[in-house]
This record gives sequence, structure tokens and C-alpha cells, in this order.
Amino acid sequence: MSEQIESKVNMETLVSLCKRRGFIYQSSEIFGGINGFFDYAPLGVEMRRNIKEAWWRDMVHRREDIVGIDASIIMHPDVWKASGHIENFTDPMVDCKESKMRYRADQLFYASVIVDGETIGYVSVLESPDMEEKATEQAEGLKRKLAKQGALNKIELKEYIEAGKDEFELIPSPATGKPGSLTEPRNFNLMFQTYVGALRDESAIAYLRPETAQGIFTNFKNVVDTGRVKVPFGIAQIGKAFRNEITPRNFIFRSREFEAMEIEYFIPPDDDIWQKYHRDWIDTRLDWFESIGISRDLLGEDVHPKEKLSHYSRATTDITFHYPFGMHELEGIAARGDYDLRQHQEHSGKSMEYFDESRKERYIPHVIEPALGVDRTFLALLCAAYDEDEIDGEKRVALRFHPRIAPIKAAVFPLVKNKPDLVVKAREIFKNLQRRWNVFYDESGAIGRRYRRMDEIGTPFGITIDFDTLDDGTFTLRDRDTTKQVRLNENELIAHLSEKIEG
RNA sequence: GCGGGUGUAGUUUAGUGGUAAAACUCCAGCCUUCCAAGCUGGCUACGGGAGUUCGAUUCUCCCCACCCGCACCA
Repeated sequence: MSEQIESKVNMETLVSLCKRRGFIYQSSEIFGGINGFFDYAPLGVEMRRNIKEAWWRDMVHRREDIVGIDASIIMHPDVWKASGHIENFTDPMVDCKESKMRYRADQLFYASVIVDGETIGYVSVLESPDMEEKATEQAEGLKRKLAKQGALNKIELKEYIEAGKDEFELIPSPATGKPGSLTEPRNFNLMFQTYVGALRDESAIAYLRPETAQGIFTNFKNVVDTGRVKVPFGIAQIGKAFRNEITPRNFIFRSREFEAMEIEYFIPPDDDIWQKYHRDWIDTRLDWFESIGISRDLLGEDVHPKEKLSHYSRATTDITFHYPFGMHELEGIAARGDYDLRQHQEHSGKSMEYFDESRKERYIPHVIEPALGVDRTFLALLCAAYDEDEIDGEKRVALRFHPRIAPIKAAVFPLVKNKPDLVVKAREIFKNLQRRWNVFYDESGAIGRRYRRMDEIGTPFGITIDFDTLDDGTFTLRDRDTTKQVRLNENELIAHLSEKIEG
């Protein structure tokens, strides 16, 4: 779980900053909000685009072995049968109101205790190899307790889910041994359901994708046949996914609608090489986080123990981040073996084999999947960037975003607004910069106030037009982090900004 | 889903059974030759719905949202 290390910002401060400055709003706020959904505000949407753009550029454009796709959100329902999501994503659960334990209904068994044909009560056990013996022991105990004479019938275990409506409150909780605290089995289906077409019957049921990966796997053959790719290669995708989470928590960390950035990297099936690719991807991704401004000491690695692995995974390592609420997942890097392609081959009847020209052999590739959420990255960047310092004894809030990530790259200020020459010159350079980047013009209020406003939304550069500008054509370029200024002419200014912003 | 807490302008707070105060922010104007200066003016709020009451932001109930635990997170 989470280590309780001091974070330099708490969530409350961040949430309120996001609202106040226009990064993130609660969805449907005028109607009271809706749990687990968020809207990105004017600055937030810029930053989100920057995150996606940086990832796409670095993972797709700046490599030779990865191509992109953009698959539909709703797919054939059989895709989710093949992937295992229908089976694994729909669990009837039972809560014990007394002990607060939660059980999967198909792993919880019960039996009626019958002595001489009379039902004297119930026993319950969790699924295990010796559950019949345990249940019998409990039944004997119950018989003694009620001081019943006579022969105990053989215990017949049934799944909790089969119990009759009036039986649920008679079955004891495995945690407390007492009846009355278990709920009826309730379905927790994490996939959002909808209907395709006008008919609302079983045959029309479809799902919003709970992950983007399957859109890649189902297109594997298409990309191999048309994309001029050779193993090892990857397919990248950015897109929305939906999970009907039971408890969305921690702002945008776990929401019901989120956007994933995901690569399926296909490798030969040899037993001895996947660990190397897996490790390489972990390192590649760690480097990437550092390159966009998340320092290494805020990042961690969490290797999933075997018993906690997902149904498809042979190894998963999470890259974790030090959020204000603890160390939690930022990106998951899973070695999925050939599970997915094999499942799709079996369910669709279409071959997923790849012919390897260099080895003259046919195989189903294995896959390494680095997958992260845009929203979690957004949150991590906010947390990492938030800083408070002092300037001349006054508290200042600054978001120290990497220039690639910052929603606004530079702000242009005439030193004062009641001198028309300054304003004209400032508008001129502003219009010019606007052709290249998202820049902001501000002439209202004292110059110091305008700097501070930009600090708080993470704008890395301030460009001020003063009286020297009118004489020699140089501008002052102010650095957000140091507040230091240098004088540059227009060409130097643009060269400097290009280098910093374009990464 | 369970238990506890909270809900008043954009933000942070005050207050009342007779519809509400302030600071900061924001906007406009004046002023301002480099780090939240000053002056003037302005916008904006009792989460939603029922009930009790002559009258509810205030009391009661239900819902919604947020926060903290627990459980869940293939």
C-alpha cells in the first residue's frame, strides 16, 4: 500500500487550484455533479493535449518500430468474451455488514444443517479444498450449541448465489459466524453496458471498452498485413475507456471515464527474451517521465506478486508515483504473453500467426504492454510541479511544468498599458509568437501581478516590452522558476523558446 | 457498497426561523518605467427535492456531491 511520506501539496489545495484557474471542473456541476466524471477546463485541455502529444511524438514519431491506430470504443461483444472481460469483470459480490468483508458470491458456500429431518440452521464456508470438513465441523458445533440429539444429515454445500431470497439472512457470515449480516449477492459489473440498434434485447447488448488494448489485438492482422511492420514492433493507441468503478476516489486518479495511452509491443515467443523487453520498457518509460519533468525520486517500481496478477499477465510492474495520498500506480507495464492474440484466434477462428521472414517460421507473438492513463499523468504532473516559495517576503505559488507540458508557453506583457507605443509593440510580438505556440497576452494590472498569475498556471516564460524595447528591439525574457530576466532580440527569443518548448 | 464527517459567491470563511457579511480572486475605469501597490465602481452564493411552519439557508426526511476510514480496483 502507501507509505505516508510528506507531500508538498495536499489534494484539497490542488483541486481548488484546478477549479480556480481553470484546469478541471467537476462534470455536470450545475446539476450537482456526477461521481467519477470530470471536465477539462480551458487550461486543462491544453495540458492534456500536450501530454498526449509528447507521448505520441516520443513513442511513435521518434521511433521506427511503432505505428499508431485509433479503434472504436464500442466493439463486437464477442471481443470481450474472448478477452475474458465478460467472465472476469462481472462478479456477484456479497458484503458482510458486520465485519465489512466482501466476498465473491461464487466463492462463498453454505449448507443447511439438518438433524433428524429438522433444519436447525445454516453454516457457511469459503471455497477451499477442505471446505466440506469445515462445514461439517461447524454443523456439529451448531448441533451441540442447540443441544440437539439425533443424526446429522450429510452436509450438502451450495453456492451462496443459489440460496433462496429468505435464506440470505439466515446464513452466517464466515467472518463472524453469526447470521444476519450478509447482503444478497449484488452484481458489480465494471463494464458499462449499452444497446446497439433500436432493439433493447440481449442480442443488442454491447459494452463501452474497459481498456483500449483489445482494439489493438483485434487489428493485429490488419496492421501486419498493411502496415509494413516486422516483429519486434509496437502498435500505439490513445483513447477513452470506461469502467464503472465501485468507488471512484482521489480526484482524477480513479474516474469512471478516462483516457489511456497504450502500446502493445509484439516480440518473438522465445522463453528467454521477454524479461529483457519488459525491463527495457520499464526503463524507457521511466526515462520518459523524467523527460517531461517528473523527477526520479517521486517515481517507484512495484512488481506485482504472482498471486495478484491479472488473468492475462505473466508479470506486471507498475511505475508508481508519490501522490499526496500515497505511492500508487502511474503506469502498468505488463508482459501478457500470447494470451490475447491466442484468445482472439480461438474465439474468432482467424489465425493470429505471424510469419517471421528472418527465421522462416510461423508463430503467435508475445506482447509487452506499457499502458498509462492521461489523467493519472496529468495528476502526477500537477503534484510534481506544485511549489510554493517566497519572493520579497511574499508567498508565491508556482507550477513548475516542463515547457512541453505547460498549457501556456509564454505570456506577453507591455510594461504598462497606458503607453500606446508599448502596447502596439507588445501586440505585434504576441501575434507573431501566436503563430507557433499557445501564448497569452495580458496588460491589466501591475506587472508583478501578471507575473504571479502566470506562475500559478505554470507558464514558463514571460516576455515584457519596456522602453528599451522601443529603442533597441530587445525584449526581456523572464524565467518562471528563477524570476531572472535576460534581454534578447526577436530571433534570439524565438530560438530560445523553440529549444525549450519543443523538447 | 458499508460507517463517519461536510455542503453559504470563483476561492477561503462569517451568520440567521423573517432570503445573508467579509477577505482574496475576477471584471471595468483611473493610476502604475519590472515581481500579487493604490483609488473608484461592478458581477457572483445558502447543493437538489419534499415536509413542518404565516414564513426554512437555518428544523426533519430523502437524494446528490465532496472528504476520511473499510471493502473493491479483472
